Amino acid sequence: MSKELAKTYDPHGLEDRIYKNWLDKKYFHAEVDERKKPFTIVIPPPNITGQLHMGHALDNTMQDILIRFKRMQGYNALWQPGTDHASIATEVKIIEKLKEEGIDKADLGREKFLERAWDWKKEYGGRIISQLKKLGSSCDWDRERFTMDEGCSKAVEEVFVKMHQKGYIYKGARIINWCPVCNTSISDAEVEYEEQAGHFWHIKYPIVGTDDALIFATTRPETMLGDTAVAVHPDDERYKHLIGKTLMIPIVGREIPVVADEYVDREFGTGTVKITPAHDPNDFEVGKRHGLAQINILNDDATINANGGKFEGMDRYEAREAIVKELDELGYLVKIEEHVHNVGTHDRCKTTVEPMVKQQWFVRMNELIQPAVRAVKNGDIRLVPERMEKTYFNWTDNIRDWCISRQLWWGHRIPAYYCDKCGETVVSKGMPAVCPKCGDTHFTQDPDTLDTWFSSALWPFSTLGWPEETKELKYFYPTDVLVTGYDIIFFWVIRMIFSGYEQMGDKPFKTVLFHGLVRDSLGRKMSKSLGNGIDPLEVIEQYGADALRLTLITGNAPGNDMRFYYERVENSRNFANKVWNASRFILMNMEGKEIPDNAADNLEPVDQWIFSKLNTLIKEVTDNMEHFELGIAVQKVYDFIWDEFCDWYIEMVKPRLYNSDNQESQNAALYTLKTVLLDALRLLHPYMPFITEEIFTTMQSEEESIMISAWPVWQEARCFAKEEKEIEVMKEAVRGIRNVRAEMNVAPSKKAQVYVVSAKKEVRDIFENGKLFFAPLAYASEVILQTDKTGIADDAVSVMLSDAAVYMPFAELVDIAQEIERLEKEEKRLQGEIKRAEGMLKNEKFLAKAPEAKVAEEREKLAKYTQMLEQVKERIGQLK
RNA sequence: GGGAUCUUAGCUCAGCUGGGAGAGCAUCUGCCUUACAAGCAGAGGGUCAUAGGUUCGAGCCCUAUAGGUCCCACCA
Repeated sequence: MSKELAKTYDPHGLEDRIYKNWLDKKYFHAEVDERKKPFTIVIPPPNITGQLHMGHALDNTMQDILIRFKRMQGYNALWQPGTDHASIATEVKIIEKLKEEGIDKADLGREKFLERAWDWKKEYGGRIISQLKKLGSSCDWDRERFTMDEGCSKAVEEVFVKMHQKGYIYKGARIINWCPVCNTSISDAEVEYEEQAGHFWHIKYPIVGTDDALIFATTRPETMLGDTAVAVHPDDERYKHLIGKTLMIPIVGREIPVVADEYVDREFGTGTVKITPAHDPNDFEVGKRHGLAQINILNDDATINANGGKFEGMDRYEAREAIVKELDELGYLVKIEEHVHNVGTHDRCKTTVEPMVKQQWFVRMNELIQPAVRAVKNGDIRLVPERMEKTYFNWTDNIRDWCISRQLWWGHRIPAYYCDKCGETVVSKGMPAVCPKCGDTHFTQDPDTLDTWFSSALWPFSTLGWPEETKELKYFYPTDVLVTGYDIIFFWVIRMIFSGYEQMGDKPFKTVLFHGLVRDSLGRKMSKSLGNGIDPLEVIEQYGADALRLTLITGNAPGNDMRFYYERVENSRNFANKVWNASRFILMNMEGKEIPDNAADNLEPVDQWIFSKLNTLIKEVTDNMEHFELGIAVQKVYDFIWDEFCDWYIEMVKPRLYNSDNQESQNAALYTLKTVLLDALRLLHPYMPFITEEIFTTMQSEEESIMISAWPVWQEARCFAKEEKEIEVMKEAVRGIRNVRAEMNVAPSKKAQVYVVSAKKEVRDIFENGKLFFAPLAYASEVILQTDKTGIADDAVSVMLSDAAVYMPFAELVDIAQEIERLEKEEKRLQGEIKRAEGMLKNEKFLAKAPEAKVAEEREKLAKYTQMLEQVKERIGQLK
């Protein structure tokens, strides 16, 4: 068997080759299997317009880690993939493209437009999928879905009709947010508030029948065209006498009443508020309470309509200027103040949204949201990190009805039909046959489509076949974990939860694992306009997907933002190289050798030590991963492989590998190297799937892939507490010796005799047993074990351990004064340690209240340091 | 206005349920030691924002303060 790894680690080619093999072998595919426990994750469907960015890379790496981990643990792991049609985003893209060709959307017509959209989807919709594959994502691609495919569309229709029947969906004229650029209504969640410097215009309206006027302040004077009242607080002594009086709107000439409403804040501004029910959500409510008329003054493109009289046709900002100018000229403008206020903008296009009263479809939320609130409260659904619950409840406690209709073409068309004859509204699956009211048979479907999030809310069950009662649905639902960014908790997470309870009668997932944003190295959001985005595909190209994945997971806690540094990717790549070379070393040494079955029977203390370490690692890493502490888990694997395994164990067994005289010892070493490495690779595999697979398959032929091999488990047989402790003593000695030599500038080439002095036989035995590796690590020309200091040169340099001392006669090199100084430093340190331990142990409360183990630990330390101090003191005395 | 969160080594961040402060990068000193210079060995560097409190014991829990970041609300 002469399998080999390439001389240097190079992810190029390797990753694509391995991924293709996984696909060919169908490892990602999951079928319903009642004998196995399912573990399911549904992917947050990326937009078909999207390109893979760092957020995707992080999100999908986390999902892949969890799914690979569970798959190896023996679960029937399904990672359900798919894409989202992204109504506005896609529609905007297509309009842009049409524009380039000189085509106007309206001229093209709905059907032709949709044809173009589907063409576009065919051409670009798969791009993000192939990018996810580059990352190593082990999604079940045979089950790939799309929010507008037949099944998902059917689910949308089903839900709409059902919820309409139950009264959860209704149509009504309500105040909504209108984007004049995208030409559609949007939901509250899509409005982003932005602080802007504006003005506070103080304006007066004459009181009819008097020479007086009422002064108020506004940030949007143009809306006076739609004013139907001015409100004051009912208890405001300043204005009480005016309640019920009539005002005259200058320029417009309309008479409006002064109404009393508690909504008015007496402390703010003038304590009076102009009321424009058609263009302000609060005014809308006031208007309803007082039966005020709603006068819509805006066209869909935010120009003034016919209700604006002579201002008709002007843009909203033009009209503002014109009106202010005219008010000023007529003497109705009292003053202008500078005023900073928040302006609602559309999150996609950043246009200032315009509140308008329009006929739209809504989802009534009050009742629907209740099961979603309970689920998180009683722990049926867990949010990780827990603090996300605050954000969650903040939204559910202040829930408002959800505007779901959009004046767009790309999306699920609303299944509402209007009778051509009598106008009756019929909501049904498919075009109705007869009008229930007038019996006519001709209908026109509502032109609007649904909010993109309406279909994504159904994603956890629509992808599994709902509304059909598929076996997948029964088996894989509810799913286990949802991994997503905290930024879409309102858009998506909450809506999936209430949809799951409403449609399925059960939660859509058990846990939501949130991650933060990936920022640039200066902590800024990566964005197109800043041009500071780092393309994950470029990073993969340069360093490999494994390095990128490790970088994104290391040193990051759930829900926290992180900064992206190339230095960190380099470090990850270096780690990959380390793993690669260690494996190459082991393979080289295994070359042409068969490890006999009984090799495990002849383990030496060092072998037992590393097995014991590995055992602990397995337990801890598994535990961390079960608790979604991915960053902590991988850090432990990293430390184990680099520090313990490479820097210590491999160095300690080298002499055995190079010495063929003792076959038994060599075989035990080879067995340990291979077994520990393979287990460590398994633990690392979810994080770095490609390199671990390459090494795994090269190293042994019994199993065909690491991704379907079993996750390591803690074993009683691998517990070697005694040996673990013993080897740590030797490491202590080696570290001490290296330290002293470095401090004294002893050249590495200069070997010295190393005396290990201990009165205890078992200590001498450890060193005797480990002489073979201890000597080279300690730069020893010879290791001499003694019970006392007989025959050791007086000026030998010493390292004090507990129960042992190490002496190195350097002859001409040693400066006695310097050596005394060094020992005195050590003496001081030990005295400090002893003082600390004694302090604790003298404290009766500590003895009474601290756990026994802790007290015992401190006693042990005290004994150890006391002994070391004695040796150091004695040595100083001797040298002096 | 409400809420969340952060403040730990020069930089970026870990530190899981309270029990002697860690990593990567950077800096300094030795090493091309037959897996790896993308490496090895060693070193320096922290009043864990500040002030109180709880506790035998606090980076971790509680309170207050200061500064930063974010979310929600929106007073016209």
